[in-house]
Formats: sequence, structure tokens, C-alpha cells
Amino acid sequence: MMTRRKQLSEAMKASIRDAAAALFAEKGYPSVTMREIAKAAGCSHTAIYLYYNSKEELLQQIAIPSLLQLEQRLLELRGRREAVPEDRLLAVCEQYVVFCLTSGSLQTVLFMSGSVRVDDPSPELEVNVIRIRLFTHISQMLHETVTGASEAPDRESAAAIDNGRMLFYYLQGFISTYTGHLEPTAELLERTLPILRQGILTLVRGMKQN
Amino acid sequence: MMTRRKQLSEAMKASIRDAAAALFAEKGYPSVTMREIAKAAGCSHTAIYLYYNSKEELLQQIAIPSLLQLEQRLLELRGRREAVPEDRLLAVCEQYVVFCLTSGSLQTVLFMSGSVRVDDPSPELEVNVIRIRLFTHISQMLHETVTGASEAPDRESAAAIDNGRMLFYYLQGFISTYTGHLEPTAELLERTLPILRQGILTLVRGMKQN
DNA sequence: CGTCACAGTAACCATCGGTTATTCTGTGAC
DNA sequence: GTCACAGAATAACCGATGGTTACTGTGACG
Repeated sequence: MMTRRKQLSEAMKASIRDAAAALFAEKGYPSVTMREIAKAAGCSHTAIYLYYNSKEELLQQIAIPSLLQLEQRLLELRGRREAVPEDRLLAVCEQYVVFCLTSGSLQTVLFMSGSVRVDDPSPELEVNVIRIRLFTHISQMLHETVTGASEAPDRESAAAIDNGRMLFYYLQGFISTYTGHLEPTAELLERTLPILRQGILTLVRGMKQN
Repeated sequence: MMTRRKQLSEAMKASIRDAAAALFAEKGYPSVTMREIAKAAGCSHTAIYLYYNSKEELLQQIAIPSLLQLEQRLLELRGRREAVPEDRLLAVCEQYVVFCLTSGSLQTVLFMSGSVRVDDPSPELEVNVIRIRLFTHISQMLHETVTGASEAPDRESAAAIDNGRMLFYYLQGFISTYTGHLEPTAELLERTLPILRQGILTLVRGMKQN
């Protein structure tokens, strides 16, 4: 059966994954060493390479599930039709930003290093596929908020895409400004989230005037 | 006099500075090694530490002059009173963004890694002092554009600062999105500068409505 | 000419991500 | 029970990094 062996092996792999996820979130991807992960997972650093081919692949494997989880949360927020579009957009943007900041430069590193255009038709990394979907969700919500239409445009107008890009630049700037700060994230968010919201509303106000 | 010795020494220091500047601009700060710089400068990698305490300090020393040059260009653009405030603001923002993108992740690394708040009252690194001045210049121009006042507010209102932050997030997002892209910078700028301008104008429009 | 300060370096250190040769250990067949 | 084998895990190692230290070589100057 080989069951006990496989079981232990699976447990080791999971232990490595969890330890790495916690460390990446806590200290940021570049600052975490393979030996550190190994110690936290209870194995030698070479054992990690039995399950993951490289540090980068380990990051990807960890990032994908939590990215999908983020997407689910965004979709759930988007579906709350009892709230006005503006509030839904704010909630979604906030969720996105908080996610990027609390995952301790994990996602940011991913997004930065990808060097993939958000409108790239054939991205190679799965993480970028998900990212583009996130961009689409937020863009469509923005379009609804700006035009007042309750549905996404059947054919994505150029203006809608441009508006989405502007909002994304803004969010990305907010995130990259505060990524890697030493200040505790909770404190940081309390201090800066009002400005984030204000900026989004300012952008939306400006877009509505077109 | 010790002149000949000092002369050679100065030449060495300059050689290191120039070699490092070229390499940083070409390959990006993290990818350049001290040994690489040393080889290009014609010395041993340990010699670099006679003139600069660390790789980070070397980067700072290189960055400061070009940052000051950027500041001069911004001030010059700001002083062109024959143009409407909106156009001056656009020109300054564009200059700032182009500078960051064309210096090949040099300045961006600086700004990112500094982890210094733009409103930090006592920044330790000189590069951050300059950065905060740049922020102030652009913020004041933004304030003039939004309020129509021809002079900066004597006492910086909280609203003016918040508006400045929003614009800076936007610019920073634009920059960080396209930093490290493989696409030639000129081509990239031609494709993306219109959206940059449009976003700035959208923000300004939204701010005017307050 | 001797000596002294200092530019410059070779050898070294700890650490990194990653590879390889080896050891250890459950498992299944006899 | 025991023996051979597959595969999990590791110790030792590799080349590289940023940085330190103990030393050398050479201009400057009394």
C-alpha cells in the first residue's frame, strides 16, 4: 500500500507549504531563506527541493490558492446588490489592497516581477491569468459605478478599459508605496485607508464628468 | 601637497561612481554585483569600500545629483507662467514619470526601498529629503491647478496634502507598473503617456468638485 | 635615504539558492 | 523473521553574493 510513507510525505509537503506561507507573509518573499523555511517546517533545506523545484515555484504554489480565495471574496462583495455601486466598488478595492499589503509583499512581488501587461492576451503564468481576471472584475464594477449601468458592457469600450487602467494605477501606487514598510499593517491601514477611499471617489467623480 | 596621490584617488572614486551608474541604469540595482562594478571601474571589489560604505550608499551617492537635476527641470517647468496651470502640472508629472522610468529602476528602487513616509518630519537619507521636496513641488502645483490660486497656500491645508498624496499614488502606480518591463522605454511611453495624462486630468477634475 | 600614511588587495567570512552523493528507513516478497 | 529495494531525507558541497581584515606596495616628505 505504501500508505504510511505517502502520508508522511504529504504531511511534510504541507508543512513546508504552510511554513513558507507564514514566513512569506510575515517577512516578505525576498527576506525569507530556504533554510529558514526548512527549520520552521522541521526538515533540512534540501528536502524542500524534493517537493518544489525552486523558491520561485514554491511562491507560486502558495500564491495561487490565496489569489483564488481573494477572487471569491471580490465576487461575493460584487454580488451584494443591496449596496450602492459606489460602496461595492470601495469595498472591493479595499479588499484587494488589504490583501496585497497583508500578504507581506508576497503578491506584490508576484505582480511586479511578472512584467506582464494587464491586457496581455496570452500570459504564461497562471498567477497572471488570475490577476487579469481580478483586473476585469474591478474594471467592470468601476464601469457600472461610473455609467450607472447595472450590467457590464457587452463590448468593452475603450473608455471603460482606460478607466480601469487609471484605477489600477492608483491602487498599485498605493500598494507599492506601503509595501515593505516596517509599520504594523493594521496601524498602517487605519491611517491610510481613508485616503485610499477618498482617492477612488475622486477618480470616479472625475470619470463621471465625461 | 599630496596632490598626485589625491588626484589618483579622486579619479578612482569617480571611475567607480561612473561604472556603477552605468551598470545600475543598464541592469537595475539588485542585479549588479560589487565585483562587477569593480571590474568595470578597474579595481578590486574591496577598493569600493574605501570610498563608499556599502552598496546602498553607493546607490544614494549616484542618485542624488540626477535627482537634483530633475528638481531643477521641474522648477523650470513650474515657472513657465505663460502656460495654464493644468498644462504645467501635466508637464511636470510627465517629466517626473519619464525620469523614473528612463533611469532604469534606479530611482524606483530608491523610492521603494526608502520606506520613508512622504510626510516624515526627520528623514535621515538625503535622497528622501529631495524626494519630499519633489512631492511638495508637485503638490503645490496641483493645489494651484485645483483651486485656481496662483500662489501656494501659506499654511498647507490638510485637503491640499491629501490631494497631493492621491496624485502621488497614481504616479507611483504608473511607474511601478512599467518598471522592469522589457519593452523599449520610448515605445512604452508613446503607448502609455496619453493614459497617464488622462488619469491626471480625471483626478484634477474630481478634486475640483470638492 | 628612511619612514610613515594610505591606496589597494588577497584571503577570508557568513550566507544565499541550488546540486549531488550518501545514508537511513519503511515496505513487500520470500 | 529477514532481506533487498525504493524512495525520503540529509550532509557535504558548489559558485555566488555583500562585506571585513590583515597585509602589501608605493608615493610623499623630513
